[in-house]
Amino acid sequence: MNIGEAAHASGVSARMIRYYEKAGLIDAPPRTESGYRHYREQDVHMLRFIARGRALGFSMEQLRTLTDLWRNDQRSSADVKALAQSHVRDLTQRIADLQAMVDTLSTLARQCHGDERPDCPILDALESNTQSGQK
Amino acid sequence: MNIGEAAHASGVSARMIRYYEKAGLIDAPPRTESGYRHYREQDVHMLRFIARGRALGFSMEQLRTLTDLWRNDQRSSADVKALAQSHVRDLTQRIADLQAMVDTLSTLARQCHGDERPDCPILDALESNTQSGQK
DNA sequence: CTTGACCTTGTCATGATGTCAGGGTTCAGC
DNA sequence: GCTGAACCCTGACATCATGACAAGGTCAAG
Repeated sequence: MNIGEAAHASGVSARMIRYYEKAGLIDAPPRTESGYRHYREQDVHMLRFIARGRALGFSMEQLRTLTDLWRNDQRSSADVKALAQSHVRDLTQRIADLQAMVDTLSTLARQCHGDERPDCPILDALESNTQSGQK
Repeated sequence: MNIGEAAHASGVSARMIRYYEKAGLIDAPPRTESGYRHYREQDVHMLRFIARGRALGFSMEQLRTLTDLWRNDQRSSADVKALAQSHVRDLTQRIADLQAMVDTLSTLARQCHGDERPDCPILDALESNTQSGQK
């Protein structure tokens, strides 16, 4: 199977398959005489694994660890669980940061009359307010 | 006031002040004979405005619009409000995406016994599950 | 044998920021 | 007046994951 077919079958673009290979996330596949990469079903399986991990917001660094665990029959599920829980904590923090922005902005927008007049509490807050700087 | 002092007074790094200048977010300040940038209080004010906007998650593109509105005495507050509300919608969508990841991962982690055994529903889901792919 | 679809590598771009390098400037203390 | 420290200048490279593009080789169907 060439890279285009593997891309189609896995949902990972050919561009990203090559990138994952260079990044050491997947093994370099054998090549034909003319240099074409050759993939097996098993490789497509791995690519789908990676795609699902990315869809769950894992970084490539985390995916590197996850794929290692996946391949390792001696892994302990505790390691996988710890990684997932750590990721959940990261995501939760990011959500809290974003939510704080939403709260601040929503409050300000509610106070803005939103007509043709120029005065606006949103701009006023950006101009002088010193709170509300989370992140 | 040199760039270092302006950076300190505004909380924006000298590096980013130059970047904002090149990006057209702020005007290029006058220079001394030897090429040093010279800033006034008013410029620091603008930099703080930008810093607060960034802390609220506005992109530089959005900041460009916001600073234009800020400087424009003929603005209508409706324009500012619309931008803020649009940004709130973006943030809310990102929160929903992240929350969906958290939900999926939390559920999987809860099902994982997390001990020294290798079998793990988290890896199983990444391997074969076809749902849970938001983003 | 031609054509079109595919493959190869490489580069540029994104967005916002840090860091480093190599070189000029300014000022304070001696 | 000289020296060193602290500042300033520009430019380049790195981040993270991805898309887009370019120039050239390969393959298969007609």
